[in-house]
Amino acid sequence: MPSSLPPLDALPDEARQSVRTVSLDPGALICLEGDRCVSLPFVLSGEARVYRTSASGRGLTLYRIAPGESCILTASCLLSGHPFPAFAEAATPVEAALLPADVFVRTFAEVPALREHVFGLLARRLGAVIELVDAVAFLRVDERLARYLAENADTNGHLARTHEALAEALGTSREVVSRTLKEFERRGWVALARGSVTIQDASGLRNY
Amino acid sequence: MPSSLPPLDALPDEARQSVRTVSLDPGALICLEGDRCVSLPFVLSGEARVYRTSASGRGLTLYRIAPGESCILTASCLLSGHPFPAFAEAATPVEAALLPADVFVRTFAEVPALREHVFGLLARRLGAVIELVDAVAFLRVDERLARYLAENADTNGHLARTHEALAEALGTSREVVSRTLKEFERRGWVALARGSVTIQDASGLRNY
DNA sequence: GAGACTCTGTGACGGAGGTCACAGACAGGA
DNA sequence: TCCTGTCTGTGACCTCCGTCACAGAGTCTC
Repeated sequence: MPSSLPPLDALPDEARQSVRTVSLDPGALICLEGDRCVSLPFVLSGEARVYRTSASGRGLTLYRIAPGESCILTASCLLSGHPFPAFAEAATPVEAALLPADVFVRTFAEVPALREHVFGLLARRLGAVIELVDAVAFLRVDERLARYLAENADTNGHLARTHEALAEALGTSREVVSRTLKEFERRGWVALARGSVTIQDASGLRNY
Repeated sequence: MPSSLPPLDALPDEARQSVRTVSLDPGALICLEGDRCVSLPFVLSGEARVYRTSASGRGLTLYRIAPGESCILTASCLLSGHPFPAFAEAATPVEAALLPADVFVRTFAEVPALREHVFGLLARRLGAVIELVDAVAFLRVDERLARYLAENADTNGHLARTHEALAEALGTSREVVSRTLKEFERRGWVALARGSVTIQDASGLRNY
């Protein structure tokens, strides 16, 4: 049980014994819309993506799950009995610890560290999703793309994503992303290459 | 202290003493964006509305707070220390019980009923806001308006709202609501009057 | 190098809906 | 009754962006 996560370490021994770890390849589906969740995943390494899809097949990322975090929608479903309202997939290779649903529900009330972990994450996600509503409702695609690049690039300004992947993140189409990025390139804000974007002028992008 | 709400009743006496009640007129602002919250409100009667606004002044309702519920964003802010990320106002005359911030933070860890109240509400709001993201991202305004009318009309199919108020709820403009309602009226789905909409053909509206 | 994919670039087109500018209907005082 | 403010209806216009249809460039494998 290589849990090594504070909320899991705080579990009583018997509960810790029930934790299993899994490895997922990029693109592997973790949860489908309508699923009954059977365990609460804690991401140990890699990153997972939770998204919705439209009737016409477009996707929109709700949030990403980083190492140390767990899927709060799953926790919410387990405690409320509702089915999972979105899709979750591995965005990179993912290692995750799985806490069985019944053990989670039983220990949730008893273990303060677990409760606080779930509660804190839930509050943060709510805030993030509210920001997302705001952006989708009030900002143009180019503004949202500029913001997305600025927030998701690494320290060198580099971001390894295809236009298709960026479109899925923003809930728009690939062509719109291609056009917009080309415009950003013309303005000298980014450099484009196959499968990646590199920010050249972060302030231009941010002040947009 | 006419609390009469389970989570408040469960508080230790000393904490219950600190609860005060307030009456608010419709339109009264409860929280502003960026506010530091000083107390956690529990709605006793009436309804409050939590919304965001765009740079151009359009509004978008995130959710409504019914009697027995409290403002979960406030709870989240109190526990995390973040400023309030939206606006809240009384949609009708509102009576609310106010639990001072310091008392809430202190008793939150100790009182299971309070914790469960907040947790359950937080989980439900997250689900509701995710549905909202989905609707804003993937549905047309007419579809969202049809859904809104069906979900918010009373048992007689009556809904007392101006077009302006409906536009604020959906995050669109008054003209668009007027045009769309007129089209619904032409199809025999609703009857329009100054300040109200009455559903005539609920199934037509729902199957849209 | 040939072929097969994947990824990107771009023009054309159309629909949804936001904005502006009014006009007229309704309601509540004074 | 008149006046004023609020609410609704509507046409014109324009922007954003989703979709379709390709073309061409990169990359990988055999």
